[in-house]
Amino acid sequence: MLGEYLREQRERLKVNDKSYSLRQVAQRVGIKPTYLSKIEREELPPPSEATIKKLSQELDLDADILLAMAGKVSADLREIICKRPQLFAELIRQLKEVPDQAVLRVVREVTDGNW
Amino acid sequence: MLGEYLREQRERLKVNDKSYSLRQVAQRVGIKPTYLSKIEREELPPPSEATIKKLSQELDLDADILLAMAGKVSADLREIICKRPQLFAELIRQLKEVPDQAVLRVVREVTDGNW
DNA sequence: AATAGTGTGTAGTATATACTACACACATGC
DNA sequence: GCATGTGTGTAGTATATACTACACACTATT
Repeated sequence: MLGEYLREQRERLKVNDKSYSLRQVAQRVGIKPTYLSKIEREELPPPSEATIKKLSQELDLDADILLAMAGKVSADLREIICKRPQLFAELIRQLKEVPDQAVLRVVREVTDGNW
Repeated sequence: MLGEYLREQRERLKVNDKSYSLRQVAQRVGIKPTYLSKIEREELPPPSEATIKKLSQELDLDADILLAMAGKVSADLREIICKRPQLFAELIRQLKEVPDQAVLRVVREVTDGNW
């Protein structure tokens, strides 16, 4: 899933900009081309959180989505949850089956500062 | 933090029940006494999620709290987040600075099925 | 036809994670 | 006073994580 998604996006960008070759992207991201090749073809498991974040920047993709495809949760979110574990555990489990729109309404209520 | 907390709770339970010795608890949890000893004294980093969950059951503690002390987020929560990463990422980041009471109100609104 | 650039196959490595094994000293109960 | 139970110190191990190194074939460029 993640690998395919990365490759698709990279090839898309490559059409208009030759600098999105596997080798050049790998270099800019700070990994070896062989490794990126394996990641894209899903021959190896997804890379570390740090590498995924660099890839998201490089390929203009959402880091949270990429991390999710790798089954990971961003360190900053983990930290927020770990500071109030019971509170967030309850909240997240409650929202498991709640449709996106309803959750978004909740988000906005909070954003609008009703508290 | 986690180790000390586990030891305190175990010793508390041991007062009324000799079967809460380090050795016996370790055996029931499925790890070796030496390992539990090191965990409690924080000589080694926290154990795996699976072991933490068994300890939480054995010592009647909240798993989410123990996991948080280990800097981890429960696999079931991770799964929920990873299914809708952008949605939950936004929600959690929004709620970072929101006081407990306001978050709880939100939880209850949802629980009450306003959607 | 030589050079540079593309991606890939096979193999190996460093570090972290999650523990176990064995031996010891101290205390407690019978 | 000897067995049994308590926790601990030192050392070692298996598996997973996160990569690298090197060599190769193919394509495009000059």
